[in-house]
Amino acid sequence: MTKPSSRGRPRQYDPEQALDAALGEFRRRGYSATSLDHLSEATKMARPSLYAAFGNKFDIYHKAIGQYADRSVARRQQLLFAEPSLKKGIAEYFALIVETYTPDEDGPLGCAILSVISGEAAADPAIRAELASALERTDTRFRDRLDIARAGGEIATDTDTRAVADMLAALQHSLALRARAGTGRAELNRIANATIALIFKTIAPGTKD
Amino acid sequence: MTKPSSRGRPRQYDPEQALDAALGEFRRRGYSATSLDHLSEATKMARPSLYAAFGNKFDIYHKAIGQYADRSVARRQQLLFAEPSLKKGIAEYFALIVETYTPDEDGPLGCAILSVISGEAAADPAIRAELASALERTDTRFRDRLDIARAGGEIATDTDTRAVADMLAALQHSLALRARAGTGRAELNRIANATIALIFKTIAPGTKD
DNA sequence: CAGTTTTTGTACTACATCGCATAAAATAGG
DNA sequence: CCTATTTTATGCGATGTAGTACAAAAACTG
Repeated sequence: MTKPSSRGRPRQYDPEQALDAALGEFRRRGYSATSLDHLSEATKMARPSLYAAFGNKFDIYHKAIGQYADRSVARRQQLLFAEPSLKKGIAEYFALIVETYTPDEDGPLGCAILSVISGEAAADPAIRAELASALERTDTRFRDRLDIARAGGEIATDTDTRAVADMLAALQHSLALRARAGTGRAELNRIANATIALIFKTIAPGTKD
Repeated sequence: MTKPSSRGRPRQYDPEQALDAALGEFRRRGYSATSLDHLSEATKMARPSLYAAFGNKFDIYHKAIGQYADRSVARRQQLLFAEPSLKKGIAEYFALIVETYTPDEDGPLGCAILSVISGEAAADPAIRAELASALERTDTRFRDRLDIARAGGEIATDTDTRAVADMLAALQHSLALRARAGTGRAELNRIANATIALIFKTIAPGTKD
């Protein structure tokens, strides 16, 4: 697919750029509401080229969010684990989340996965699997980070890391939904910071309960 | 629309039942993926009858979730405010939420509003308004209930009710999304209970910080 | 330069979908 | 029994959509 075959007519499109454009359409219109004509126009590729390059609509979406995951998501994850302080790491993580979910002008975007395919998840098993997979990745990410913090004594030793991870995931899900509803960056940051503050009140290491 | 005109051919459908059937289609398929033919088949009404009775697709959806709000949502709200104990009220509220979001057999449903129109909210201002309105109703509901509890001394007087309300809303958003991804009733209840427990740890009246 | 390979662009088929026009059916009133 | 009124049922036209067939175009290879 992306093999740089030296023979034949050179492709006039950049696969990565095309997938970015496709993801933009999905984020703006939603999954079902995005037609192959929309994708064709956005990528400046004719429909046959789209099929040849990526496959059908689901394949395109799948590959687009795959690339999205390899970039934005991996960057967030790295941020979360690279920062030694859990509190700082989480704060930075969610600051980046809010930035990713709220564009400057193009209108409300939300999350390219959570906000886009929720509607179709019930009917289409492949899409549901995609959504479930994204949810599980987020859960695991938070839990792993919390386990590290607990092992390092940064949070209380009796912390239920799974429950706290669920709350952090819920915050992310809520931010995605609110961004989709048009809530602005300032308000999203307020919600994120207030929630994080409350959570850390609960898991502070000194607090005996 | 629902005026019982005594003249003319009697209608063979029950408007409430038809809207219920329509909402079922939307919940299963998502908004964009649901066509008027689907709705026509589910309601057993011919398309012209659908138009005459409810209007276009958005009107049908709007009226369907209006009826849904008048029933399920109002029932949840009543439950939350009728129960004197905040903790019990919230527990019962979310137990009902989980029950509503997870069907027995028909596959994952999620929330008729949050899970269904998130995808289309970015592109369609009317749908975005619908989503924003639903979010705000939930926020206000939780905040009002928390304010009552704070006034009654049930939770700490310095509680940031807005922040706690945001967390409860986030829990609801997260449950809707997870239900949509296929998470079962037991796991959703576990998440809800664990999160509620953590939140109440934070707002307990005795806790000095 | 001729042949091969890959991409591109046009066109086509088949079908879904929306919204409405129009006639038939079913009831109440006179 | 006839008329007015309202709902139902059939069907039409225009457009959107998915997926593919086919030939032209543009590069490399020998």
